[in-house]
Amino acid sequence: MKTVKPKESEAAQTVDVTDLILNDIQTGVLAPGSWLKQIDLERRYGCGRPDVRRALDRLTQKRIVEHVPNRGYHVFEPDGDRARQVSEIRILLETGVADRIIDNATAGAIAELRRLADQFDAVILDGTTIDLYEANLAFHHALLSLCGNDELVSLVTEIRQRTSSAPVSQWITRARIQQSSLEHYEMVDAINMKDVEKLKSVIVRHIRQ
Amino acid sequence: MKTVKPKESEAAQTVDVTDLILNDIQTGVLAPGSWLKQIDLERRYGCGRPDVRRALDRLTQKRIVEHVPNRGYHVFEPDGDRARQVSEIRILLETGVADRIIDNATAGAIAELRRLADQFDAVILDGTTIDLYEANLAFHHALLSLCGNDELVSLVTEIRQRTSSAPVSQWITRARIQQSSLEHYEMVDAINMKDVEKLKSVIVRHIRQ
DNA sequence: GGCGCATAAATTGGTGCCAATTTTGGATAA
DNA sequence: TTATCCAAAATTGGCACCAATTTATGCGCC
Repeated sequence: MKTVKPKESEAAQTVDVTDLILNDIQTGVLAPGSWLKQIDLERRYGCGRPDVRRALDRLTQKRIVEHVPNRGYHVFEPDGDRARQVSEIRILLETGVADRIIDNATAGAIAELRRLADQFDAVILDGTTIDLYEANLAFHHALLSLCGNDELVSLVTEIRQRTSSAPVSQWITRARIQQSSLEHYEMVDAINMKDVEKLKSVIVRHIRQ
Repeated sequence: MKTVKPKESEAAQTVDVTDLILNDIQTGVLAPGSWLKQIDLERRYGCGRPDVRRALDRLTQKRIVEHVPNRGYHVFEPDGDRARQVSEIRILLETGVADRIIDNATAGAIAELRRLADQFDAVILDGTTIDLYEANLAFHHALLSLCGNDELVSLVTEIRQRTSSAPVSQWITRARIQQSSLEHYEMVDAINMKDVEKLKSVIVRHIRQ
């Protein structure tokens, strides 16, 4: 293992170690099932022991890693049932605020959504898996933010992190990715036409994949 | 401040310090806005410094306390807007699974719910605020568990903790408590009659208070 | 008498060290 | 050759100490 950010070893740590580890888990760098040794993380992210412990504890609380006393922490194996349950939760929440999203969508907001949809579409061709992941996140975050319920937005953001630990296994085919992109545009169109039911159905399709 | 559980100072710590602090916050023992000094918590709960730090960090993640660098941790002030947003989330989730609750409700499950509703009703007369809080939690947990989505149950349990930090301010009047109890029975009846819409409307009323 | 400043107390937050437990490696015996 | 047991290395997890920052106290000055 090599240090990820050697240049920032001295700089003021503006970004939490937790997010760094989380990112590496979700991009597959730290494989599901693998053990996270404190020494390794310490060296890899150039931080102290307490930082590593705090990060591992936080990830345990988020149920992204599992803690076995006196053994250590290891990345959770992807659980199909759990992923489906989280999807159901997302469907309930996101379709539940579909009407409010449409109500609050100004022309500017719609334009911004279309821009983000374009951005996602652009990185399909030349972009890493991480780029795709981030662009997708950005679109959905902007979409959901229109509902006006900040708590709901942060909640969905949080539970999304719980299951997409293996994006590779989810987005295996390029066809699926392009389908996702199309659905993004469908959502924007539905909002533009103020068609609540249409928006809901697209959201359900999109989350269920 | 005195030690809460002196008898268990030597025993194997089966319950997390985090839950102890959380309980004291939600029952109003640790008032909103008050500063949580590490040395006090350490003595009060009879645990070491690392335990206190972990607990405070976890509560910060749950956004129940706020952390000010180099100043300490203090209990979040109750936020009306946020409470309303969390209520909206609960409404979306709990009404969203109302049909599944009814589908999965066996005769035994209904009997159990009625027993828990009775229990809540019983502690209205002779019971502390904590007893009420716990009985209410037990009923709603049992009710929600019928939906079959464990993730959703734990999620709702989690977000409930975020806002009910001042139960005193919520359940000021005894009339309101008795109204809650009545609504519990209404829910059980609606489940018994397999009336989804009735159940949904009661849930909405119950959460919105 | 009230305000400002310097000093002292208190609290947080980090670092390092050491005990407890587990895993690994190897030697011995069946 | 394979299974078992013992010892050594490695890892986790807690404890105690110390630096940095903030808050309280008291003195002097206006």
